[in-house]
Amino acid sequence: MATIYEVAAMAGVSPATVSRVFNGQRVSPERVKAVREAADALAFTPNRVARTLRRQNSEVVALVIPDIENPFFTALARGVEDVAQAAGFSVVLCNSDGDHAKEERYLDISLSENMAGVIIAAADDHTHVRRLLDRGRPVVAVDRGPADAQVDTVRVDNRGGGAAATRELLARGYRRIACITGPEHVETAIERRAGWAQAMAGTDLDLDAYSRWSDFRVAGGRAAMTELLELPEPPDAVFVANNLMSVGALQVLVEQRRLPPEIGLASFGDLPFSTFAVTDMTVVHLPARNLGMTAARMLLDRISGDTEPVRTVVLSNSLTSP
Amino acid sequence: MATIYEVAAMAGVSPATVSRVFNGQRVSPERVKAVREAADALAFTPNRVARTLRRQNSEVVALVIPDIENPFFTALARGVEDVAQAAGFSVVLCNSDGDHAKEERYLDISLSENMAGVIIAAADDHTHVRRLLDRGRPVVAVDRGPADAQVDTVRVDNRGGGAAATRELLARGYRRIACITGPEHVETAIERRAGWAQAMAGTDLDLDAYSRWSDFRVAGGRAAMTELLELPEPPDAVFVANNLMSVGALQVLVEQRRLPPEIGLASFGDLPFSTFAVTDMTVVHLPARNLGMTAARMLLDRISGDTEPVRTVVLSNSLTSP
DNA sequence: ATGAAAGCGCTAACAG
DNA sequence: CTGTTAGCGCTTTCAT
Repeated sequence: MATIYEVAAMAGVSPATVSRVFNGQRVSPERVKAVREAADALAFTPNRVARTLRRQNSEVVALVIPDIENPFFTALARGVEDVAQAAGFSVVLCNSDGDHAKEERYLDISLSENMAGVIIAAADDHTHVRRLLDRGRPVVAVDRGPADAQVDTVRVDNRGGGAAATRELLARGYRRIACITGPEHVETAIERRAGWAQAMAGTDLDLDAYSRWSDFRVAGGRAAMTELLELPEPPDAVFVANNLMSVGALQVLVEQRRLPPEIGLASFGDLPFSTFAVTDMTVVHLPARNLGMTAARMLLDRISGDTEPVRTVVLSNSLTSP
Repeated sequence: MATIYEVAAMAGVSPATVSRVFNGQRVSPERVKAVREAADALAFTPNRVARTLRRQNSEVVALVIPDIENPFFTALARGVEDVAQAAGFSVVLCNSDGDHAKEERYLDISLSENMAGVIIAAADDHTHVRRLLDRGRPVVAVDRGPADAQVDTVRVDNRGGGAAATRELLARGYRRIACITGPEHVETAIERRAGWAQAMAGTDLDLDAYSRWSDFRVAGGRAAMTELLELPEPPDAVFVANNLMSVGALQVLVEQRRLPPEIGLASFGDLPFSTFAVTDMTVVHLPARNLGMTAARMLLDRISGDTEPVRTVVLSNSLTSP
């Protein structure tokens, strides 16, 4: 790996001039030419590690997500990537797997690698981003906000969406509407369930008996759906709080030949890669990619010195129903 | 951000001792204690940038994939991650989007960030990994091998799988078996198609008329399937060379109400997140996660100094059929 | 516009 | 076992 010293020697200039050429500062045309030629000849690539050490910040942002195998998060990641790339930033994607320890490890790394900022969909509401903020590293929470801190946030209306989907099931005549939601300490799981509970408040359904905390994954959706169908008085419909659990729930309904509309189904989030359109299904569509793009823009603003007060952006989600 | 100098001052030792404590070298118990206490008090985190600059290599590996929204690659990524994490390495995931320029940019970054190594599913067979290898950075190709270089590779038997799936369709009585494959310069697309062609060689089908080069994505599968069904003599079956295009093809078959077995379907790769099991479908199952784990192990071996000759590992894939 | 020189924070000889 | 010291490669004053 050639260094700026070698390039400088070959071009007959000082290292500082080489640095200036590569950073777009004023250098006389003939020297620029000499430097570029020498750099090409030596296949010189600036060493980003040295640059980062010197400048105290890199042009890399971290995106921490809880489940890289969930298409919702990969679409969100695409949104982040597209915006960041266009601004000359690279994105490193970190999969926390919903695990606190892994998440913390990645946050540590983002600090000790001097990354420019972090976009995080927190593993749960115990996530601490204070350490980053205190050291002046911009952080944007996306999809879910960590409870602990005042931090820029981009999310959808979870409670409203959950309530709307549930009301739609009610309007279609279902009465014993169950709820399958995510982990107990995840904001989206709590809020979406709260929306369901709010919509069901007028009825006499035993909310605890007809709701399940699960894991936002296919297997969890399967298990919860199976359990609910085994109740003495099974639900006649179910509100499922994310895309993957809806896949699991639907698998069970297919296997038991109790497809919608026999059992009503409302999903918070689109079914990924669906082939057979489930006609009698209510869906809250989420702007996954747009969440990512918006979060990235906010982060880039902060990185370039924006010091406005903390803000929360709530993107709207649309509902479709048969 | 505290530095080792501040920790050293507070603990009453030299910076070297602090470094030694954090790198597990021999230091007397009392000094270890003093250093740890000072470090805690100052919330000291070692600066990885400085460490990397000094050591000339980091404990980060890059994983470059062509489509982060394809569940096959995210499963592969999980495999890489699990193995790498266990060995104390972090993985940064880079999405090349099948785009040469982006891919090259990430490879440059991996070099200039002094990353320990790279695992790459190449955008296409023009990808150059020589530059990395020449500079002593280990590289492992996964899923697809760049044509240019002698490089460790982990893949499946694409041609064999394609041939087996096609033969299975033949055995089930289909005759005009079409093929939908990926981009023309991608090894997996070429080889899977070659397997199909090999199996069809004994028949009198016009192979060019009944095959389509596409893009390994849902939309491409849809378009190709639609086109094929509009032929004067439409195929009675189709071999689809990846999971996402199979989703697209199946969507078209569902919409046109010509589901298997009316039109035979064989897919190279499982349908992601399927709810309705397509009963009359032939599937070549791929060990996505295992590909990632194997590639990661090979890379870690190389990083720790393994200098054996270049090797290729071919993982087996299994076929299921009604 | 250009060069000299001082670090960014850490690690690895080398001495002791 | 411990401290001193010289860089890793780059950027950025400060002079010129």
